[in-house]
Amino acid sequence: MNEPGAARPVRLAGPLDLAHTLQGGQAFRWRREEGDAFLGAIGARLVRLAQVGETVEAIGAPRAALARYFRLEPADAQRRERLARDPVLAPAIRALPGLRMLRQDPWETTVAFLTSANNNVPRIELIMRALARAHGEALSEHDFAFPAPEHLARVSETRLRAAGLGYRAPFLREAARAVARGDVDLAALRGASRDEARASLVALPGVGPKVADCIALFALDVDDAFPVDRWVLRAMEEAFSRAFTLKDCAGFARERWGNDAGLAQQYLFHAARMRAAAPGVARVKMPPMKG
DNA sequence: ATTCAGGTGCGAG
DNA sequence: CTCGCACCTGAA
Repeated sequence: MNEPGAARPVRLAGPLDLAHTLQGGQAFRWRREEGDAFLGAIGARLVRLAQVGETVEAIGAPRAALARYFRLEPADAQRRERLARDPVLAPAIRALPGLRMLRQDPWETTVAFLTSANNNVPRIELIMRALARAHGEALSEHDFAFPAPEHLARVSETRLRAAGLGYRAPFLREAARAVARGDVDLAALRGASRDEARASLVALPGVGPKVADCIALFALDVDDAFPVDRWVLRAMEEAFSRAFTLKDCAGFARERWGNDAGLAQQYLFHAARMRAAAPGVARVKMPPMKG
């Protein structure tokens, strides 16, 4: 069990906004502490992150692991600069320069978004924490590593249901078995093309096109993946004053933003959710998603 | 009580 | 291949 207080903090250059990056729909297991600090696991390490102005102080993992997780690389900064020149995205990027794409563990991300289908964020968080608590290695009294596919493959459907999976329990069990067997090699998909990643991931039960794009974007460096949910669809229709279907939405986005489409999606998603949650503003009910 | 939540699997046309 | 529908669960 590694104590995050044992090492000297690592300073991560900004702009890096922890709240919006860690709680913006990519990750589901970070716990917010008093003030602007977050506690969670990166792999088997217990990490504590503190927002210090635009930058972050991290304890519990070496710089390399943190830089990998937060994608602190030149390509990421260039991506943001390119998108900021698009008038459709400029306001959102100006308002939230510290929103970053994460490079998360592929298996944990698979489970998170398999769980996300027909579900809401608070319950996804609940389920992910329950799974880690019940089946993951303890890193502290309240923090756990996420259980490996080999481990979850041996957990009964009943116990998975007890974690709150509901009807997704058999999906998760079968997906875990498929990954443990090596039918789908998640690590090998990193950096693959979007079509290649999607084709492999969709073979997992409970993983359809939308969930596959989420896994590809949030864990596998597939930067042109453009997951389309009702929020993004609505945001795209508002931004471009036209109707989209689920199918042509992503195609349009990739034509406009190319390899930067994934980050564009994150800003569109986040901006739409912020608007919906804005206090004092009439809550706009999302229309049912057709098609 | 009904509805809804970052969709997916399934059977029918 | 497209379309419609059911689906654990709990919070509003």
